[in-house]
Amino acid sequence: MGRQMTEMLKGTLEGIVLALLTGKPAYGYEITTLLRGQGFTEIAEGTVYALLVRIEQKGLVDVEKRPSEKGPPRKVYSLNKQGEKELDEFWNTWSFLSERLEHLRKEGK
Amino acid sequence: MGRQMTEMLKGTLEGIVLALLTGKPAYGYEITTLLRGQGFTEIAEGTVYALLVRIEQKGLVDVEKRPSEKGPPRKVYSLNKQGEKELDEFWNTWSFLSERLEHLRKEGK
DNA sequence: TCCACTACTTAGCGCTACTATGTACTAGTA
DNA sequence: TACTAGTACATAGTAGCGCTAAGTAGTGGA
Repeated sequence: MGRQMTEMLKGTLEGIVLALLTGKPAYGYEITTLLRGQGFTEIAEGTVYALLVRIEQKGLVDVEKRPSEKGPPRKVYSLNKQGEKELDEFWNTWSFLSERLEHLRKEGK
Repeated sequence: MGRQMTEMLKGTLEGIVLALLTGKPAYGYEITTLLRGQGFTEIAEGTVYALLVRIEQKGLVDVEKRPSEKGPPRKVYSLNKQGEKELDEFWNTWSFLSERLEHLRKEGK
């Protein structure tokens, strides 16, 4: 992963995962796969699991353990009310930053 | 500063400062003021100076010391070739992330 | 004398992504 | 049987960056 991308993901990766979770619960391995499919090819597995532990401890998701046919049991995460609120705030923060940056990019040319 | 914004600024603040520096050299105090004017009202002074030390050590900027009528001498930073290259890469990284996020935002609604 | 503004510096902290490694279960295959 | 690959989760240690807090230094005005 590039140095820049690594730093830029700080703060945004959590929002990305919360966004992935809206409406459709998912488990860690699945989320990692989803992220890779979205172009985040170099996200480390460990990063995702650590993030999931974090958002669970913050109370942003509900967790349910379900057996898998193909390996150890899955931990399925679903966004709860507090998670939705956090996601809302994330989009607000993102919008602000995004607007400032687009403004800067135009100015600079 | 909000927790989310603090984390999101990691990686982007450097790009923002490099962008501010394109074409028009500036010194630390001035950059802090510029940022506040752009809406980043809560950026800590120390954060900016530490960032400037970093980009200088990375060789992204040239520095010139100039006397001030109103206080200690100013350290004026100007973007050099390497800084321009870094800024280019920053915009690439930003574009990727920005596109992924806008895509996610639309999908979610 | 005191305060406000200008201008820069730095030690220590918290948070987050990464690296690396490990455990555990299933199914296919040599 | 033993090995491999794929599925699935966990975690200790590291590095980078923004923040807090506190400091130094110079000018000018109340």
